[in-house]
Amino acid sequence: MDATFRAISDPSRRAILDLLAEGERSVSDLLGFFTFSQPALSQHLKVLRDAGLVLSKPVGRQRQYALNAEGLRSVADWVRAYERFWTEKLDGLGAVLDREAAKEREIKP
Amino acid sequence: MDATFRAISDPSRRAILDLLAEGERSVSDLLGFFTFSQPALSQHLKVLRDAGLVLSKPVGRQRQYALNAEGLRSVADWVRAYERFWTEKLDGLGAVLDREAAKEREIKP
DNA sequence: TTGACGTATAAGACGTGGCTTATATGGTGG
DNA sequence: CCACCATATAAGCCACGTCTTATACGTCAA
Repeated sequence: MDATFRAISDPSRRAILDLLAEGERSVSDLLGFFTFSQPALSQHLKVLRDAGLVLSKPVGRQRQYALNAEGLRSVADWVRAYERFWTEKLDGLGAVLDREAAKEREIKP
Repeated sequence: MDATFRAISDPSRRAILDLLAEGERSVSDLLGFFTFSQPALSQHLKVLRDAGLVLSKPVGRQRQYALNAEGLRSVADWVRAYERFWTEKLDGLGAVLDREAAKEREIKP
């Protein structure tokens, strides 16, 4: 989960995911959308691979990348806990909330 | 939007938001949940303030912090574009997708 | 008024992230 | 076979992020 949030913190990596949401692409294809260098792109792709957000496979001397949207469930699940605030009036800001959102008292990083 | 994604990339900051989702808290109250120093917490809170994810107000010599969940809409909106993949079979990975997700061809970081 | 409290800010240390150029490695086609 | 292509990896640089200790500043209570 941490790896996922870190992966999507970068705007270029979010853009890569957006592109792959339209369909598989090769590295050189993806490179056409950015101005940074090819190795920079490879590094971004590695972060996304390691976070489980993309899948890659060799196709000849190219490499195809595909989105693994399952990896984004943890993000959606986390942010879903905040949706209730958007449907209620914001004067509930100080209100004591549903126990579903209860967390452990001690958070150890 | 970038500031928001960067703010939530850190697990401690996500934990702060989770705590504030239950209700307003003072800085010293929040500090009780973490092992890092008070100035570290102040820095995290500043990141969250600057990203518009929390609101603060002085209450005597204390400072109350409250969640501003509106700031998380951009995250939810972004990840919502990926929900369609979870309801479909993953054999659609290579499929050409809805034009709603279309982006500009050139992405300038 | 003064000392204590609560918290923001300053400054420093150091690890990390994101970029670069260079190079290694595997695949292709003439 | 060899030159070219595509991309991953290596190594370096430097800005930034996150921590720390020290201190400044505003508020409170005796």
